[in-house]
Amino acid sequence: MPELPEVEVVRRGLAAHVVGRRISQVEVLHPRVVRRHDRGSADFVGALTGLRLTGAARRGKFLWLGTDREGVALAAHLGMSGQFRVGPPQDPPGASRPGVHERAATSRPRHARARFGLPDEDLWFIDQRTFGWAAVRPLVLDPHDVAVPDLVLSVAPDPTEAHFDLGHVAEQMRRRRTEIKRLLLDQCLVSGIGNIYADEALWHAGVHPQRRADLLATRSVEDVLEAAVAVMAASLAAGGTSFDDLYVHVNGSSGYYARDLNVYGREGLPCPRCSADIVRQRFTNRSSHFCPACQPAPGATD
DNA sequence: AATCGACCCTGCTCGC
DNA sequence: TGCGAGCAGGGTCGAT
Repeated sequence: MPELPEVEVVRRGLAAHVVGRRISQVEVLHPRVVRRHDRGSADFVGALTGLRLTGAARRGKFLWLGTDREGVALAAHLGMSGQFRVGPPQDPPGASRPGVHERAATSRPRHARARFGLPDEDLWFIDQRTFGWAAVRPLVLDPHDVAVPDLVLSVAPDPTEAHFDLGHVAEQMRRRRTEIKRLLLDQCLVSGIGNIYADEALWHAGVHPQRRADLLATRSVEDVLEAAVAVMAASLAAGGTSFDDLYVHVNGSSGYYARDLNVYGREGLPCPRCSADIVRQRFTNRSSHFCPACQPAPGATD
């Protein structure tokens, strides 16, 4: 669900609402949420209780909160439907929006998977589809000497990072004999891009999602990456993309970028550039959206 | 090593 | 009204 801009909105929310606070209580409400924590729910609770949160960081779609215990972070990924929400302890988030986030009889938000008790409010991890997770992980130095959770070592820098090298990423992509869209979604090459922004970037650059990267000009691959950077920056400026209440800011508000999408979710509607009908095509259990006129399919010659 | 499909979940919408 | 199929913004794993 959330891609880089949406996760960055969440990171900023966490920085504003929970950094500086001490965790007084931790409750794991669904065992699956801690599956990337090495030693189970009880250890997760024990490892976090009493720690003070010192910072909120992000690489691509991976989030982490630094702690006052040297070299230890609370790492998290939102998966397809994860949310962090803050609210008063006795009045969980969603309580004031009946019908949107129904409260269970136990007075916690629907799909709540973990609760972190802070001095003046609760931080909830809410996740309908349970693809998201939270884990206490050691911080290690990456090749650029940035401290990241060990699980994030395999994740490439995202375009908002100082050492992100677009030309280098383009060169790596051009060495791969696979579809450009698949590479855009490969978090080991460049992180933060998901299905929405991949489709939007390819449309902006006029490149068909099934074109093989090794058969594209370096310039075309760079065009696609530059478009991805621009689209995500524009989305972030608009507060992120949101179609529904599955993606929201830590305070429950949502972004407005959906109105600016050109192809994603617009099957059968006219291409904003040439008016041809937008096509949706199955792509590894997902969909690709593109304009068949602006983004010509790879032909027999390429 | 690189590539690709299957799989992990819940809930909603659509067509029959 | 009921029910199955298909779909959803994610990553990971194993087989080739």
